[in-house]
Amino acid sequence: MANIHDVARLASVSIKTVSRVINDEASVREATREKVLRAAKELNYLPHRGARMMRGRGSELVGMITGAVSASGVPPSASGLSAIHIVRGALQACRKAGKTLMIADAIGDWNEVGQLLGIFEAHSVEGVIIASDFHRQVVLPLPASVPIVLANCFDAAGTPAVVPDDYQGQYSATQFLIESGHARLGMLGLEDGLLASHLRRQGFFDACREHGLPVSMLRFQSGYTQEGGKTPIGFLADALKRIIQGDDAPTAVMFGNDLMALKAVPHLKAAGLEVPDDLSLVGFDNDERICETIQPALTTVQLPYDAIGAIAAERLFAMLNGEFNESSVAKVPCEIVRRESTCAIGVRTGSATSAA
Amino acid sequence: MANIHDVARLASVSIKTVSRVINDEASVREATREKVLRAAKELNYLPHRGARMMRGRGSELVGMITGAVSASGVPPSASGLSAIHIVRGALQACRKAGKTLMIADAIGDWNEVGQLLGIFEAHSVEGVIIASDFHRQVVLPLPASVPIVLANCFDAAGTPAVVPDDYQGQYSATQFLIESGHARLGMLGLEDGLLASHLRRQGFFDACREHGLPVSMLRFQSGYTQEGGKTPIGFLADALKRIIQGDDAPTAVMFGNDLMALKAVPHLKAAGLEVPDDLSLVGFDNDERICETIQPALTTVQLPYDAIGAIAAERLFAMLNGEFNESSVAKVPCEIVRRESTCAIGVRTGSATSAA
DNA sequence: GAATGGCATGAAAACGTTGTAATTCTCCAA
DNA sequence: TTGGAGAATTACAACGTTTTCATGCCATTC
Repeated sequence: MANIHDVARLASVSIKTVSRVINDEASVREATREKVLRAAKELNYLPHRGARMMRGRGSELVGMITGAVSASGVPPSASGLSAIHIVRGALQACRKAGKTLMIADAIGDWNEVGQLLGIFEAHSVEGVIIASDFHRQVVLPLPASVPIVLANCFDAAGTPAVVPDDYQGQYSATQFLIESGHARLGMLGLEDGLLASHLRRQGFFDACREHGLPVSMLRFQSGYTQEGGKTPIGFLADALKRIIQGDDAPTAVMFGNDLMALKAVPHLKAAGLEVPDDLSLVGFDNDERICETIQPALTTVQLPYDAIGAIAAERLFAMLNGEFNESSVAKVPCEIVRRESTCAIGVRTGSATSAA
Repeated sequence: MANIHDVARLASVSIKTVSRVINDEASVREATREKVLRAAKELNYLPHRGARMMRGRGSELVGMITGAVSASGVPPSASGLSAIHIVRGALQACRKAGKTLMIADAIGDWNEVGQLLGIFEAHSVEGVIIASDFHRQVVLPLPASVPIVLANCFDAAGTPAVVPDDYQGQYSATQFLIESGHARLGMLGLEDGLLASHLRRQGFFDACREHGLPVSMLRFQSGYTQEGGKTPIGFLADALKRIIQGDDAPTAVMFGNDLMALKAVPHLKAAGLEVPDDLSLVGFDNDERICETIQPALTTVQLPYDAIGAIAAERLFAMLNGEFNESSVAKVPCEIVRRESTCAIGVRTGSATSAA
């Protein structure tokens, strides 16, 4: 392949002038510019990335580490699905910015992160996005010598991070139900110990309080646990029963994820409850395959994984440009995806199809 | 970051000796070797890729293009899920081989592929893996100047490719059922037009014939279609009805994917059929969340996406080493994941839990 | 004991680019 | 005509590695 010297020779200029033209630097006469461009085109010249990297110029390369989940803290069932959306979002932002994404997977071992950072560094990446499979706090293997942005996780050291606003998501869902006339709400949350679990419960409670619903009327169950990867159907059934039985049974129930809602439906049917006429249902995650499978289709809260990936990348670029150096955590709001499993209180849909 | 000079200084040797040790060349005394390695480790030394590339060495970079789905041909519902597994498989193989993976997404536009190849090329990738979201034939934008391996797709030009063996997958599933004593089988396949659909039907029919089951006894329905992304429940219900009604109703039914099985279960229940005692069920895809949600848990056929990614990468490496240059299509077998939705004929499990 | 050869090591060049600083060119004002 | 300022251009060093070739050392051979 042709190199810069060949181009310079053909254009009868110095290599530096060629470099100037290629890099769009100032102080090149238009005639010279064209001469060089013509020569470059004729020789099919492409700057050698290796040589460029050596001079410390931007490599246009961004690294991304996925699957960095430490042993402590069980990932939710949707593990892996989040990663692909975060990657896609980042990919799109990279594309816009003319960057290329290098990717590596830590395969669940947080200790790998340090090594992967080294590899990326050797490739002269401009920065690295570290994505977690679920919302959590992490500890980085310090010190990193490249700019880092955390996606779907954050640390205590103030590394720039982008996370979903689980609190707001549940708050909004609750508010949506309350504004639809529901005054008795139930919630079957994720297992305790997860950060998302905590934040969402808080969002649920706060929304109730701030809308004048006494917390004593709430039915909140959590601790939905996975045992060895298997789903303990019995546990879910029991928790659900506690939520929906009694005189002042809720008119709407929210779930920790869509899958829980899917599993709950047969139990609700068995209890003689019509959705949404007797009971409105709200899921979490917006897993379309599941939401559309449930009859009637499940209203849910969407975790903004694509946006998290995109914003993390954009934030990294901003840092690289020195535009944005605050070490803060950006919270990306969750949106509510309305389908047919919710209705306003007092309104009978009459469209409930019992077949699922 | 430390460079080779730092290591040489710390180890009190010349940079050339360091280079020899790092590159595992001959003629280095063991004592010297260790001295250098210790110094390298202490300084956390990693050879600078740019500098290496400049000396003509391989870049250790592999490119991967995902989401390259042309407008013609609707992707199956599980779109995207395949990509992440293929990427993971490739990632793992790359890790083993000391390569780093660069990734780009064509966002459903096959025309993007040419441009992305150009970007990768500028980064001096050694080769590129092009992955499709589903099993299909493609046409590459020729000519590519880097070695290419296709994953989950293939072309007419004989580009090396790695695809799932849909035929064998369905054949094996059918054989498994027949060997369990089932003599009347039904199948609700994917929509017509998809390559996978065709291959699986062939596998189903062939297995039946070769095991002496008359094709006339078969109940095969296909054409399960998505309309604007929504699932036509009615269509599935009708097709299912055609399969399971009548005197010689099948004792086992296979589905085009796990989701179809999930949707079918309520209908089967409504028809008074117990799974697996009255009817064995086999899905496709091994989407664990869905398979474990169905009660009893769904036996299914697993598409070997991880293996496809890994084998595609390994094949690329082999090509780079000049070891393996046949332009052939490698078929990766599908495995059957046995759960509780299947049983041998004449055996009553008595464990059917009707709550799902 | 000197010549030979093989092994271990080192010095310096080379790769293709960009940064720095120096040089030349251009044009206008004195 | 001559400065002189600023734009355009150039020469050369530097980046971190590998490659080539040279050298020192030791054991073997004559």
